[in-house]
Amino acid sequence: MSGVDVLDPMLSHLDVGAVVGRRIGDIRRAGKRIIVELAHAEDERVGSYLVLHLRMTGRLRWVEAAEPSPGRVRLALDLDGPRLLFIDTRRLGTVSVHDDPAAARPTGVDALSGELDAELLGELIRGSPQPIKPWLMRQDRLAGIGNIYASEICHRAAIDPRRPAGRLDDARLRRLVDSVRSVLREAIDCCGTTFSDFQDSQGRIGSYAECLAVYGRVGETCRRAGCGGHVERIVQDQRSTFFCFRCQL
DNA sequence: ACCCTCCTGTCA
DNA sequence: TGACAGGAGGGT
Repeated sequence: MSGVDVLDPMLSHLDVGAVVGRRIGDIRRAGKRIIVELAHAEDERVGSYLVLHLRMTGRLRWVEAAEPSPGRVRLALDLDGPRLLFIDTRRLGTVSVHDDPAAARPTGVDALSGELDAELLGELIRGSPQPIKPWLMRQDRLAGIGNIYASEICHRAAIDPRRPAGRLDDARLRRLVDSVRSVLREAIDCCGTTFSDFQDSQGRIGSYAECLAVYGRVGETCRRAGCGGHVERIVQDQRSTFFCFRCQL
């Protein structure tokens, strides 16, 4: 990393010295976090971790170094040639540096982890009286699912989002694991869900909005074959939940 | 479970 | 002008 511009005073806590001059190693995702591994030039074995969280409106964008920056750039990382911009209208996104890899990662099991099966999900969920939809958004238990996909997953699994998480039977548990995987997989293949802000680092718009079965579709006929119900909106933990009363039980 | 905060933009 | 928005952290 040849240079770092902290353009937003909200990010002034960032230790630029821990970042500049470091060689970039792996870049990976864990839950909703983007983790950039930084090696020290003097000792490649010692590293630190730059952690980005896009929250609601954050996005990354590759640009040529000479290109004028678009608005709302909060942070610019200069590589040797290209620049990586962190753009974020609502400024709720976060950037931090950690020495400890464990501290860089979310505590919950990644929702797309190969380890996640009905048995593990059952263990994570056991005893929780919390309704399943808000439970799915608990990053400390299962990392990576947000408000859109939590509703979509419950619909695909035909589970009432209000049902207590700890009391799902085996059939529901299996449908839930399958739905977690397939909804997230498809959404990633579609480059995410763009309502207004989101673009990937190449500037591509997500197309999963067209695939949404319930999210934001109040009053529409349920898309499940033969159901005929209608999508309703309720509020759980101050967040909108969309579901079909007819087929989600 | 509820309430609030952070921040900015859009829409009714 | 107020409600709401993809998130998360805090307090009660």
